[in-house]
Amino acid sequence: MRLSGYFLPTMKDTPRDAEIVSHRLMLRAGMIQQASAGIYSWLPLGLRVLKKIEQVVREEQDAAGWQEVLMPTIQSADLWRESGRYDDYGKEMLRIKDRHDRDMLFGPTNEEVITDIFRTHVRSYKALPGRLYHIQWKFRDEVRPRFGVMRGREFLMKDAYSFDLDFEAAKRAYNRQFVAYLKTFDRLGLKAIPMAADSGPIGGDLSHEFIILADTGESEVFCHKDWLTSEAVPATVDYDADLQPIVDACLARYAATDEKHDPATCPVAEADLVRTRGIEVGHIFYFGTKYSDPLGAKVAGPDGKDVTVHMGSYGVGVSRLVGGIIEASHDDAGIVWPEPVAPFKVGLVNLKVGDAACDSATEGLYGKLLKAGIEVLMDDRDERPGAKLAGMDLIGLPWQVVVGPRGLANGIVEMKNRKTGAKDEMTPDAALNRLIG
RNA sequence: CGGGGUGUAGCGCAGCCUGGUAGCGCAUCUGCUUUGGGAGCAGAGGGCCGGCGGUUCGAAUCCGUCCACCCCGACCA
Repeated sequence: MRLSGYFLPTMKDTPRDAEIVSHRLMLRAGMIQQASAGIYSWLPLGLRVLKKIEQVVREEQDAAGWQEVLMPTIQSADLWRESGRYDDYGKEMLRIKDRHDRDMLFGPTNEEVITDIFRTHVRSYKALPGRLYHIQWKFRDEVRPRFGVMRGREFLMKDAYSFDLDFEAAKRAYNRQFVAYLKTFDRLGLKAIPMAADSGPIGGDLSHEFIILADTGESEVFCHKDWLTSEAVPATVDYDADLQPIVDACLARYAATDEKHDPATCPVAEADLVRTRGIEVGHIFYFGTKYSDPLGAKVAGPDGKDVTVHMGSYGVGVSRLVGGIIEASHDDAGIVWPEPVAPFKVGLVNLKVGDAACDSATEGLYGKLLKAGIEVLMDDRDERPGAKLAGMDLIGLPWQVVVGPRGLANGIVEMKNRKTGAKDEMTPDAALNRLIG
């Protein structure tokens, strides 16, 4: 992509309303624009990141054995009356009337709709397990939206659902998602720690929040220091095998949110305990027959008798992750994208547009990178070198290749690693090999 | 939903107390000079001063009312 023709409205100044760092950087880097409180437009750069995250989440859901569907944003109130939640949900639910004066709502979640799909089509235990997910925009009319996309009213969420004959089978589904989440967040370049969560009125211990660590996180968390250094994610997973050992090994290492942490009973010695802050990016839970019961989602069991199915739901805040990743990965100059979610892999900077040597060297690299399938953003604008370099740091692409007249006179370009700041001088071909190889 | 705050050019702000017809920096456009970390000089364009109503000869400024947005808290992916 040529920056000269790319819609990237970056800002040197920070908009007044943005307080936290990810929000500031997303605005400054031209990723989003606020439309109203807690509602944002996604501009090209931001949308690229959102799509990358979405795709990683999708691939890992597919790998874990789920199938993608797409449910509507606008739902009928009738289903919610059936589950009993229409009156319970409160003002967070955006209620709408259509032209016939029928009660509709902008879905804050999809248990009712998915259960309706399931109950309509699945009648036999032989069709189990049911494993469906979708990635769709939700709306929750938060009293107080804040933190940019991390706590917007409109947000993109992956929510998966499982339907099983009994608790044991439901737990296997739960474990699949648990492991899929470990892999998903690992691929996104994040350290996400599963922590026991409040399972609400259902009870039981099958509810975990996945929390990424960031100094600016919304809540206080405690964990064993081993979490900071070691990897808990297996390279390859056989989802049809027994996943309980993986889950158990993960949960054996202490981690708890502020609410759950009790210094009196904490099994970790003070010296080994890390106290930090975190951002919730995923939440999985088993809720038994909470929705299948009122909605009548039953299947015939092997003995011919109807069984109400056991359900679980598994959410990932896709749009929230964009902000969360920035909170966890930035510096004073701007964003530092983990490579798997970076909007482009390489920022190619022509420091002196109009200089024949610079132009031809930059264009040559650009063409070869494109041909090799590398995502590259080339700054071909006639701007000051300082503005270009600062802009590149701001948008945080993992690699910068800087082509300037000074280096070019000696046959070299500069390659900078955004994360480490390390700069290496090398020939254009060597840079190419490093990026393609 | 309680408490606090802010709405003036694309962005950041001053002006408001003490009414007299709108200003600064950045950005944008033109020209020249510059060119390795957000350049310099000269010039230009861009505003129903959040909306409505009132007071006044005259309102960005005073009064009333509505709206929007932000921050702290309680609540949540």
